Amino acid sequence: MQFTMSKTHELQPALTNALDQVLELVVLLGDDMQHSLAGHGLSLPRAHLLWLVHRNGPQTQRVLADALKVTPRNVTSLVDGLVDTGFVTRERHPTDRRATLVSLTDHGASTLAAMDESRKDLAELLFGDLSSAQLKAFLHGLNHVASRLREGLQAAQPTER
Amino acid sequence: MQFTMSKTHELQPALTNALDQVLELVVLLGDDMQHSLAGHGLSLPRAHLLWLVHRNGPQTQRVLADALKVTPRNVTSLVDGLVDTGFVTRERHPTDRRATLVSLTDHGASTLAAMDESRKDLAELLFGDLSSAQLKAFLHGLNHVASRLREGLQAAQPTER
DNA sequence: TATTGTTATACTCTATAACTATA
DNA sequence: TATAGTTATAGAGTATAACAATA
Repeated sequence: MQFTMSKTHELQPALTNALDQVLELVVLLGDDMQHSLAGHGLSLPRAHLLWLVHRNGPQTQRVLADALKVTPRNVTSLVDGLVDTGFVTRERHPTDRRATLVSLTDHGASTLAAMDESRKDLAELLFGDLSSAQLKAFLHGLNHVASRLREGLQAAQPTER
Repeated sequence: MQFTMSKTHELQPALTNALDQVLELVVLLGDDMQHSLAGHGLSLPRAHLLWLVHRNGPQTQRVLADALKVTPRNVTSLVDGLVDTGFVTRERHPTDRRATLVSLTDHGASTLAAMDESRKDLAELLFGDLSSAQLKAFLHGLNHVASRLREGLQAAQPTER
């Protein structure tokens, strides 16, 4: 039987190495997304907004600002860009004349459909030839890490509102 | 015995769901890094440059531009900001009078040391209570995904130079 | 001639503050 | 009085193009 030592110190190099590998994946995925979106004429912030309109239907800029956690002024700029490039339109709100509803154009909808196909292809490429058991083990680790991270962020940013 | 169906279609929802979980982790880690860096008065681009100087020692802006894959003009801006906030200095190149060497200040070095400690703490938080087998399985999946992603990016960006 | 880093200019994303129109 | 979205202004990060000093 071997004597015990605090795992904290003993295995630290393996843990920081694991973190480095996760961070490398973050960089790779970021590059991939940016490259893929650029092919559609979109940036990450604009795609994020577009995706919200896709998921939740026509909605006001105020709602989008809250969901994106940016200022209303920022949403004005993003929507301006998406209108100029033909992805969305501003429509009158049926009851509130202060508000505008951001809606998808046909081009916006078809772009999102194409992006959804790309997402499926990417998932197939990344996970397609992992065995069911391997995938399950990977997702277990992933969920563990994500949970811990959420706790850490929550602790750092006390009681948001 | 059940009849077989193409895994591609049968398990697609599980795969895209896995991708979504990875993407969520990317977002969480990005938020965590940005928050942590802000506490030191740094942004992601500036921290990246700082880390290169930490790892490779004093180096020219040209070398930094290549490593960061941004334009030399951009490096001028980043270094300006890091000089103003006291993380680095511009020194004369010993033999090439066109070039400047970017070097860490004491403040820059001590900040990097603190960030390194934070990185260890984060690794401990994220992976510390995974069993050795769980960690191994997670890293296996991670490496698999990263490899596939590198292949995909390489295919998308043909023969860089 | 080629290279290093800069000035000049511009675009995107982000923020705050003040303002208009409406609720 | 409060809310939705805008104009006005500013700063960081990114890019190209033209230029100065040096190799």
